[in-house]
Amino acid sequence: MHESLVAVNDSTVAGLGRLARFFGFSEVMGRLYGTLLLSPEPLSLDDLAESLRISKGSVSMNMRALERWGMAHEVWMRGERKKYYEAEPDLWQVIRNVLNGRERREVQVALEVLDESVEKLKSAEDELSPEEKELAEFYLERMDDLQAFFHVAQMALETVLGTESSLDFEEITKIDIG
Amino acid sequence: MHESLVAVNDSTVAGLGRLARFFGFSEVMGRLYGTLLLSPEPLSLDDLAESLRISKGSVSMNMRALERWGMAHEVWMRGERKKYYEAEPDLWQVIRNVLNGRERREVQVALEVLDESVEKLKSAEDELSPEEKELAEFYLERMDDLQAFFHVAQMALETVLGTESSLDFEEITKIDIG
DNA sequence: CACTATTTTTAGAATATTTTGAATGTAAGG
DNA sequence: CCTTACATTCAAAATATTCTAAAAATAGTG
Repeated sequence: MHESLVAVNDSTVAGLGRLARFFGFSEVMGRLYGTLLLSPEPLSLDDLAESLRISKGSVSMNMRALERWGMAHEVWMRGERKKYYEAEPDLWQVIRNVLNGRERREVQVALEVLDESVEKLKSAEDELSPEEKELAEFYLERMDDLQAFFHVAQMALETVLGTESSLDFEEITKIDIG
Repeated sequence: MHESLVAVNDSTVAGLGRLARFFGFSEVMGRLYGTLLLSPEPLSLDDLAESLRISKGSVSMNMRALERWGMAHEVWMRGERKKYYEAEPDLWQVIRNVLNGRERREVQVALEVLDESVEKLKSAEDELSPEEKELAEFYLERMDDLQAFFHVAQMALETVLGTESSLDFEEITKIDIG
């Protein structure tokens, strides 16, 4: 294979490995995704293990994770016993899968915890000493800031998630962070 | 201290620890930030070590990291030898610091690498066999997708970074991901 | 300038994560 | 069914990360 093709493959696989790490996935997941993305044909577990020089066990586990996140899909090859995979090529679909399955829940939980905290502070007010009351006031201000923050994050998320494969950035840029 | 205040402090510190992890920082950084955020007074390294039950060495290192990221600031206390810190309370300022110092560079590098890849593939065209040529075509399509993706990411970043402390979400929602 | 309170660095210990290869499980083909 | 070609699981080993406590460095004070 020509040097240029190898070089481009290498840097792309490495770059997607970095990106995966950045998004809190294992580097191997990103590299598997990259390998599949640059393959015109679906690849088997053995193909992938050979290409990335890692054990088949690792490939199996990481491919299953990729599948769960909708980053890769199994492909049936006629007359073949092996499992074959191909990458989900729509990067925005991938992003939406991840945001929907992970960030959304995180933000949801954060907002719930903040609500509870505010509730707790308000209903305990009577039992507090003057100093404690002052601190509770301070806490409430900070809870407010955090709530505002997560609220904007939630709006941004819902906006991205609410778009079809072709997200119009006009939608995103209308959230008031103030 | 009243149970409710302790509970709110605990869950907030834990939550910000989670958030820090999510953003690729150490959990301790997030917990330090949370502790400072919920303290009306600046805290010393010893205060923080005691509050989080971790070694002073760890506090020192992590606080320096927080400072580098503009998530906390040193505060001079008259008549005190110790260093005191307080949290940067503007979460959007924190986000901008991080995006500006990290994501921005990442996206920049990614786009440069992609440019190089496209260049490499185009200039190697003459030397390629017919099969290789076909693969190069395929690679170019994928590079295109990746470029489009990072380009949108770049626009979104620049939009957030270009806002003052009060980001108008209208700005964000105008980027065309198509 | 030496003393002391404090922070920073660091090397090693403790912990957590990832990787691997062998054992086990599963299903297609005969 | 039995065999075989594969995929998956798992426990041990390798690696990476984080934490600590003690040593080194720094800076404020008399």
